[in-house]
Amino acid sequence: MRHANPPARSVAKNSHGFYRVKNLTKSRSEFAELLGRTAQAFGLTPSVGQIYGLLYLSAEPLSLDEIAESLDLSKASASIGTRQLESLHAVQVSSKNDDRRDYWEARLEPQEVLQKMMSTVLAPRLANAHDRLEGLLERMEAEKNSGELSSPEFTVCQQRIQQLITKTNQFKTWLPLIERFVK
Amino acid sequence: MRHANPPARSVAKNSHGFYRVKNLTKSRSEFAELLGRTAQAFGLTPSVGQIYGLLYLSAEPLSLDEIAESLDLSKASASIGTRQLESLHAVQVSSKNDDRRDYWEARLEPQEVLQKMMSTVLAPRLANAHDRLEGLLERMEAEKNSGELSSPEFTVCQQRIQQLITKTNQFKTWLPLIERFVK
DNA sequence: AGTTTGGTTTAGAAAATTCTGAACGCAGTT
DNA sequence: AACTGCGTTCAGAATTTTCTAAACCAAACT
Repeated sequence: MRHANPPARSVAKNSHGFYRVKNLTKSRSEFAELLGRTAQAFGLTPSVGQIYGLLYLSAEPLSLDEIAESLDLSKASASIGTRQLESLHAVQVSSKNDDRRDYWEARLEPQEVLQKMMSTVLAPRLANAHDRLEGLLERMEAEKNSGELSSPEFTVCQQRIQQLITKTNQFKTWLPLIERFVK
Repeated sequence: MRHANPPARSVAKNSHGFYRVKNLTKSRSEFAELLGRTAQAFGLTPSVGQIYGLLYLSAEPLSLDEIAESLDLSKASASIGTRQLESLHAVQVSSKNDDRRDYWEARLEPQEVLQKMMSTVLAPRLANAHDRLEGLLERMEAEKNSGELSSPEFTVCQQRIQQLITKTNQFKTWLPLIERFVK
């Protein structure tokens, strides 16, 4: 764990030598950390998950500075994290009158976040994998012809890669169904 | 990239100063690397994916040394990797007469590997998350009573965590269905 | 025009992860 | 009983990932 789990309303010294108050209760920061680890399981960074966790349990939209301070993150991380969450449709930004700051709040439907991730992350990867497999198949044929790859070995490779391509195609057709399921 | 992508049938100097031949064609080691990155997306290490990729395109079962040499991995990594793949039912081990070595081969049904991962990795995590959320809810109530958390804020937190618990429960019931889908 | 305030970018620091060499244990062999 | 060959373990090295500080840009205000 990079940041020690701070006690509720703890006071900590930041890198400028000033003391500051983080007004998160223990259980709220625990929740943020839980989401941090969950995010990692989805290939996101912990801080992104923590930010979503913080906003998810916040009654009011929060500014970038509030996010950074509450989670003991740099403003840079908070900025990058919120933008990434925005691109995943997991949070939205708004503004108040006479206040130039951005205020962030969580979208409360995690299913839609998941769905968005499926279509924006998983689907393109699948397509990419498919293309690479096709390309591989061609180059393998060339290797067979040049004698680098023996004919029986080529047969095995070809067959198995072909099977894999078929499977990814199947999965591609199932994806929208699964998305609907999750929703 | 940790290991430079070796040209087919290249000769490389290993750490003992000996020269050795890696008899993987370029496209086969590319396939292994592709699976290495795919494995990472599933929370496994690259080497585990590479090993599976190597075995998946191998006509014959391979020994630990052959795996290590082909992928330019240490024997230690090969050992750990194969055992992990075995626990995921992704590979199986066999032995030959008059040969004490283990020989490894891929199971050719990636769907079953996925299914296994769902039940052995995803399901327990879900259960764990569920328990932690329940615990959190209790501790939050305590925080409300001690005045650390204001009553309106508690209401928001309670409501949203409860929603999340409901969602994870739903997902738990869908999981077997999705598993069947993938299969 | 200069200053302040808020968000973004980026080089490199810090931390976490992954891999390796060397040592070990165990079987079968000499 | 020493030796050899194989798989495993584990401390710490190498690498990758994640985060931060500092510089920067842009808009609003003086």
